[in-house]
Amino acid sequence: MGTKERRQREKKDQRQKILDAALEIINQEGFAALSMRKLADRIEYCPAASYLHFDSREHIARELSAAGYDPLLDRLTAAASNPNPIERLTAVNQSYVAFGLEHPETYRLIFMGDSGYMTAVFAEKTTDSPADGSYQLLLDLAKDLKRAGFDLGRTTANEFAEILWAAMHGIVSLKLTCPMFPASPAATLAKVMTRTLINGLHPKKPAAKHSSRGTKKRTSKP
Amino acid sequence: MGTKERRQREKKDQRQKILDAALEIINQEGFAALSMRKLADRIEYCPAASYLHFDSREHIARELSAAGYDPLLDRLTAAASNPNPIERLTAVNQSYVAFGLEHPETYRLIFMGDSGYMTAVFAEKTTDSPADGSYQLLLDLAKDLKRAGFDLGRTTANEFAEILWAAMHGIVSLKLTCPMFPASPAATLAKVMTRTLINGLHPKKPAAKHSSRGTKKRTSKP
DNA sequence: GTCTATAACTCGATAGAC
DNA sequence: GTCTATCGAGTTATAGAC
Repeated sequence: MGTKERRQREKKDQRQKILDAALEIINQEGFAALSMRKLADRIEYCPAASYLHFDSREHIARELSAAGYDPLLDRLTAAASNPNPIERLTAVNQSYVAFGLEHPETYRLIFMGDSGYMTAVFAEKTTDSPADGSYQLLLDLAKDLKRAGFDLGRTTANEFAEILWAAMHGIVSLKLTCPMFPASPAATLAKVMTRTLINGLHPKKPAAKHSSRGTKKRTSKP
Repeated sequence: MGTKERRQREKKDQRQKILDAALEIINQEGFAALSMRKLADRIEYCPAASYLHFDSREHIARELSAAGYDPLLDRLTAAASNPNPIERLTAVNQSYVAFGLEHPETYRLIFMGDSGYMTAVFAEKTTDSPADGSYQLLLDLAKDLKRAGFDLGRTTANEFAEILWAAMHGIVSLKLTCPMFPASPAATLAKVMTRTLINGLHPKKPAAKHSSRGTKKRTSKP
């Protein structure tokens, strides 16, 4: 009596096959080139077959977009092992930029799409989503910097995490749109940007207050 | 014998009419909605009429994109009157972000388009183009900061101008793609970003000259 | 020279035969 | 469940009437 289960598994496989083929097309020819017909050709089914698994082309794109966050989070998480917040931030930023340049079509789909896939992802899932996970990673970094004695000044941890993301996104998206404008390599820009932003945070003053507590040495810094 | 001139003028008018209508459609419905049919409808001509003035839809988009740089440069120039480089940078950055949010479709067309309009604009014109003008404005700012006694450290003026652009572009493009992710308003992010980047530059030390050189304590900073 | 009509193609999505 | 046939609408581009 395993026919039902087999059918279900086959259906799931089929669905995944569609997603794989769609991602392949997108990576090879860009999102605009993704058509139901081309998709059908690639998986050797008729054009209508995909509609059995997805309501529309948009739904396929949406799912691919959501799935794209996972490898990004993996990449950032792998880079976030260093306990030193400065070094960790540098590594995370480099990884973010590298990911974007290595997977341009995925990045475009997620973060530069016209339709609000990103909006949907950030709105639907309140927590524990890879999208939110990546943000939390930055937020934790901001908080750790604060704990390590860096003064955010009037800037909140949330704001700092947001400008970090915006800054890296700016580098990646500018490079993807126009490879030649920012003449410097993306990795260089990421490094300079990170360094400058970190420099923008000042170690808390030795607190002339009641004690000399907090005479952080901070000899090695960026 | 002014017929020739009249015809020429009419042709130019027609061309401009097409561009105006195209920009209107883009601003109202987005770039994706710009079709030759819709364009023809709007100017009350047949779909093929536009091909007399432009080789293809792409060429229309390219021209609109190039034209979009002008108002941006105007806006930035207007904000760059303050001789104080810090205040000028703050004003320029705010203006850049404001422009992007006020003209989302123009901004998308120029800086977030799939096709390399931006590449074309930056490549074709070597100098004196509005695109280059905007960059020069930022570059001048970087140099003025240096002149005013701010230490760029290992960062070149070009790199600094580039990360400025990337940072502001990141804020605008992120906001345009997903209005809700960076929870903070764009203007706030621009302010925080600018402040932090400026903080990342330190006023040159009072120049202890050749005397105590070498005893770099580097107490304050990174 | 300028515009109309239309060709020749693509697309997403659906209805219905098998 | 799968595929054929097709709809309706979109696109660029050309051939030819005015």
